[in-house]
Amino acid sequence: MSDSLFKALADPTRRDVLRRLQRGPATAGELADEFPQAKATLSHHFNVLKAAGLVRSQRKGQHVVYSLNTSVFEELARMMAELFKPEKRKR
Amino acid sequence: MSDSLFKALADPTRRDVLRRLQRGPATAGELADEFPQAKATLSHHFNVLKAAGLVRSQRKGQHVVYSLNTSVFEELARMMAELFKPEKRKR
DNA sequence: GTTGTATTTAGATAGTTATCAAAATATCTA
DNA sequence: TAGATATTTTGATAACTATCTAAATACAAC
Repeated sequence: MSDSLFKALADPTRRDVLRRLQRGPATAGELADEFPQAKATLSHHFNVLKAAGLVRSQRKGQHVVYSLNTSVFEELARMMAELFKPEKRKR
Repeated sequence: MSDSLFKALADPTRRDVLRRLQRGPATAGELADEFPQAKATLSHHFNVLKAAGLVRSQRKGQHVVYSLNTSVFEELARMMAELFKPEKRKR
């Protein structure tokens, strides 16, 4: 669970998407137009961000609107805090 | 710069190494013994963590002692804060 | 200097990831 | 239903990453 979160944050394009979404929700197409990659590539990134719980999507007619999952702030804070506490976790 | 940081955190073994180092500094060998992977593999991970500024290393005779770079806490906090502020960055 | 221990580097490989173009799916409008 | 637009999925590929073994380097003790 934390793994998908960290992995999602590891790509600079995905971090840019998150920053963009701070300005407000946007459709897949609007988002994709702001990046040099193909739409299909962005769609892939959206999936990764969604799987990590960082964004939400909602279909609105022909469009799919993406928005930040705001509860992720707390989640991330918790994650970071745990990362820098002595190990509990076993793998 | 932030990229190497996020990339470094993306691997679960490296996150475990960081958690282990919270208990205190350890030599490369001591650390490697706590993980199932080969020593060479751990050495690689140490390099990634060092490049990201997350750990420091110091040779002590035959041993190399690794320790957390404590200033990374603030760094990380700043990074996270910036990640969740509207874009400034251009790529 | 040689031997032994600790660590890193080099070379190879399998698995993963980012990417694209093309095909498929979804929805709207006429 | 057909055509247009928006988005995702598929299939392929190149780049990257984690991993290993073996070789190389660093240091200490003899």
